[in-house]
Amino acid sequence: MRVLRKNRSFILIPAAPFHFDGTFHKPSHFPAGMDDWQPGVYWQTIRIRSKLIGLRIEDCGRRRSPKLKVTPKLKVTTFCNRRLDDSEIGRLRDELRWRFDLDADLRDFNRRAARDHRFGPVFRKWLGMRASNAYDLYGLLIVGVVLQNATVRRTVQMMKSLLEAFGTRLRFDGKELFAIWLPADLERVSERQLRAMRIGYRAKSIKRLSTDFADGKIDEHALRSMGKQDARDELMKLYGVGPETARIVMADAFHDYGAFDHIAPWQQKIYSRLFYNRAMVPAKRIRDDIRAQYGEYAMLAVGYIWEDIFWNRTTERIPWLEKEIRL
DNA sequence: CATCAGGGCCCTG
DNA sequence: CAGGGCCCTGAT
Repeated sequence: MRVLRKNRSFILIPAAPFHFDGTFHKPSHFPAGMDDWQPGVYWQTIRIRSKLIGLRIEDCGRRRSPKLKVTPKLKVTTFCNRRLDDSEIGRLRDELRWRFDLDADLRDFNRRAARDHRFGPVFRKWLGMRASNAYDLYGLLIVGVVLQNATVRRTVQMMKSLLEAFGTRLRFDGKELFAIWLPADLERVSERQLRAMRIGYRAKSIKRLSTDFADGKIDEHALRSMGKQDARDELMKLYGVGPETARIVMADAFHDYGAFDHIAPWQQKIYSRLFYNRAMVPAKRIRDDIRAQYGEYAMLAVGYIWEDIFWNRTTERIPWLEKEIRL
């Protein structure tokens, strides 16, 4: 375990409007052990070049009265025992701006959302929320793989055993969080060893993804600047990455607001209840209706509604939802 | 106890 | 393009 001392800090200004808690905390996501949150404060680990860094991100743009418009403002404090130079801080700024979509221009979406008859209140409540992802592409793909064909409990177990075996425990700012391993770190680990961590057939995907990343076959930055369809096609070529994992990456990491294509069966049940108040509606119909309603913002809009119901679930009992989530 | 279906994906035919 | 198999776990 490594204890990290406080290092440099800086300010980030997201594009307004910005919703801090909705952007940094997604109640629908499983706790992976690499980040933590409380209202107005968020912690995570990150790697910049070869340096492991702990981050605390604070909301400094809270409005004191609803009438008062305040510029959104984030204070980022780094924790790292080595010197962080200006170029590394610059890289860190760029990464955070990208991963949390801080420069998002949501004006068009917000105009449409404000006119929404049914979910207008939900969109208002979360005004300024981003679809975001704290990890690098490799990390998110690993998360995607452990999500496959597994319940939340099992996913958490798999991620935990992988992080305990290969990750690095960082202690900073009173938190203890894991940083994910490097793809090359798994070179010395056999598929057999991975299987011993009860991740099953996913071992093969993790091995192959790690090798591909370690060999530089995937350029995350190139993918980010590619057209959305091309990026999705590239992702789908990776072993172990199918329509659902690609959708997660496109929506959360690459901020493809329209990417409402694949609907997993358990999501279908929840959408059926949410949008039609029925047990089961054909996936094609859901997809067509949502696309007709929200167009190029279909995935973003669904993301708002999705997180809202999971958010409500933390304070209120939603029996039909509990049944579908299956912890 | 046994059987089976998952918060997918790959591979085969 | 449909469907079987895959690791494991919890439900029945």
